[in-house]
Amino acid sequence: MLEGFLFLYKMVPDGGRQILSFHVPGDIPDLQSLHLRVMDHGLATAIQSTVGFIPHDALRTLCHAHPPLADKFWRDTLIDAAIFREWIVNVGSREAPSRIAHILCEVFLKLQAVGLTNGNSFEFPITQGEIGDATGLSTVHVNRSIQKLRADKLISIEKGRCTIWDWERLKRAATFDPTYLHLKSVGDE
Amino acid sequence: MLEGFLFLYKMVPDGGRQILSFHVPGDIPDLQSLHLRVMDHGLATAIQSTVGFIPHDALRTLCHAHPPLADKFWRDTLIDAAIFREWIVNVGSREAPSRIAHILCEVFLKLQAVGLTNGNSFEFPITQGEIGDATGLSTVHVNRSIQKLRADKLISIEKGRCTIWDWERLKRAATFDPTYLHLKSVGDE
DNA sequence: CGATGGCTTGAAATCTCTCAAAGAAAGTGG
DNA sequence: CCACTTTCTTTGAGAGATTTCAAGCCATCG
Repeated sequence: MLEGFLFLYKMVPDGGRQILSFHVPGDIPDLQSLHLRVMDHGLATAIQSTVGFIPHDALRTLCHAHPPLADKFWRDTLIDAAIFREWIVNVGSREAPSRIAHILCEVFLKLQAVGLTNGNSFEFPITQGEIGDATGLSTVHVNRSIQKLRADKLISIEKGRCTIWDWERLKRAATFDPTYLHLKSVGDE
Repeated sequence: MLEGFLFLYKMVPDGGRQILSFHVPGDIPDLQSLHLRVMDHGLATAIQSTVGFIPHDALRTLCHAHPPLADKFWRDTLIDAAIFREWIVNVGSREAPSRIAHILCEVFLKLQAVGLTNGNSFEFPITQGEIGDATGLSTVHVNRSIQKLRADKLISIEKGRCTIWDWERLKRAATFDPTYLHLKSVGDE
């Protein structure tokens, strides 16, 4: 993925949609299906985005030829899995405002890691309905929870851009621990 | 993992515990941390279990020497990730009885795949409190939801054993689609 | 300018949780 | 094998969180 904003999702038979992860430039979300026959989820763009395609066969051949490179890609999929795990915690164990705050913390750090933040603000072109699909909340409740975060002077969201006014308190409100993002990976194997 | 019943979990600062996945004999849950420096979750036994240990270094060396084997292990971690994704859907988008039903469907198929079911019943040594931690529900509500599933003649749970009385209706109640388990993998690469 | 999609608000209905207590089952030590 | 302790299951009832329904507002786009 080169540019824009993507997300993975699954439809639920009852008509709902569950968003499973957000992706920013530098991510390779499709790696999750490299060794699986069928894709069990969908991948959508939140805004106009630019992506590159690498045929699975070519990538598998490349990995066979260069095992250390394979490890790097493998590691990438393991980090995605760690993020999925944290999302289980998010929708399973946090109350509404914390769930939203947690997602904002995560997206902020992911964007910061690729230099796409602007000080304490970043592009966040996600509608409240989509936040609801990501957090397992109704749009109405998302709206009220965001108002709460705004009233607490933690963040503001307007015109597809989110600004973080108090990072420390936002982290605390989200019970956010960045360990699961495994970001300090420069030089890691 | 050779014998017993394991689960992955994460503690939440507020004192709660979120269970992230259940594991049965044949699984290799620790593969998730093969290429990560720090383990961001815990692994616990639900009952007395037998496990084997393979040093990460040895496994990485083995994978470098045999890329097709590495693919198999990699695939295993991707399936775990697919299960994590389905769990996000479970806690995020299903109502209480469906969440529990969904977990029962999953465990049943995983056990069946390794020949550990007995007809339509299987060992399920998980307390209602643990089911609550896995589904993001309180113990009390788990209890009432199980009673509902029982009253509907879908399942029964007693003495650490679960019996499925109506698989089709249970699947429907859980909106369970086994695709994400990627079980028909015999011979798959 | 009308139409669309997203945001906001109010109020009632529903789900789920917490608290509190009692009954049932399982494990421990004598 | 029994008494005791602990853990697990079950029940009731009130409190709290979240959803649904319904409507109005606002910005954007053709």
